[in-house]
Amino acid sequence: MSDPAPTGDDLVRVLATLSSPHRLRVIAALAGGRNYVSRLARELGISRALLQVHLKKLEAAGLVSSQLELSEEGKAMKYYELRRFSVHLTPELILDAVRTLTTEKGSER
Amino acid sequence: MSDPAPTGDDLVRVLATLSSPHRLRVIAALAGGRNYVSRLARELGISRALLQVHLKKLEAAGLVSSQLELSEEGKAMKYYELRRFSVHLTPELILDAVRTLTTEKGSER
DNA sequence: AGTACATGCCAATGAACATTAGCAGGTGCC
DNA sequence: GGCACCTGCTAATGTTCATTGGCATGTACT
Repeated sequence: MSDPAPTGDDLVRVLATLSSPHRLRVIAALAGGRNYVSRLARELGISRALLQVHLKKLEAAGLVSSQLELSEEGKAMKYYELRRFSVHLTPELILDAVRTLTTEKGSER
Repeated sequence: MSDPAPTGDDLVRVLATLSSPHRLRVIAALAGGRNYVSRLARELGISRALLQVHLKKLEAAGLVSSQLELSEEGKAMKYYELRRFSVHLTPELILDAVRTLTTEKGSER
């Protein structure tokens, strides 16, 4: 049922990751096909450093995947690709997720 | 289609609100029926002040509703109730949401 | 050598957040 | 009056987060 959010902690991570306008735009941009960092940054009009941070979080949440490729000219290109996901957010899902929540004080926020 | 998240900004708010273990627990607790603040705080084992903050956010996101009632003894009781919601989180939804995003610098995070 | 493009990382800033403790108000009951 | 409930607010704390700018790496082309 829940693709990228099996455990409660994972659900929290996915939701936290998606609750950012920047990251939503990144996903929207990647929906049109894979792309590499520098170009994506130019298209989105944000700095490369900033984009990298967001991409890392998206990848950590399992929403995108990356592959480092060597272009024909030998340049290192890091391509990011959208990963298909589907989460049906309802009270029932949450009821389930809460059971597998790590009650660590650290990850409250 | 999207119940509590028509615009992109609303989607962001809902997701941000749900990306908190505390708030997920609150929702889970309210799934069992309406409850008032002090009692809910006791059941969840958190302070009343903290719970109030989270309840306000949940209400701002449209995920719960509240009604102030006078008990028979005249005590003021604030009851919170879970609001039914359903968001199907997919790349397509995000693609749509991004179009109605307010690009304000302030609400980035 | 200099320019243009790609990657990665880190230190510093400011802003936003989570949480606590304390204060105020109100009612009813012993 | 004093205790036990209920509500609401705020100031202060520590802790994360977002964002920028800079620096270092590499390749290829002129």
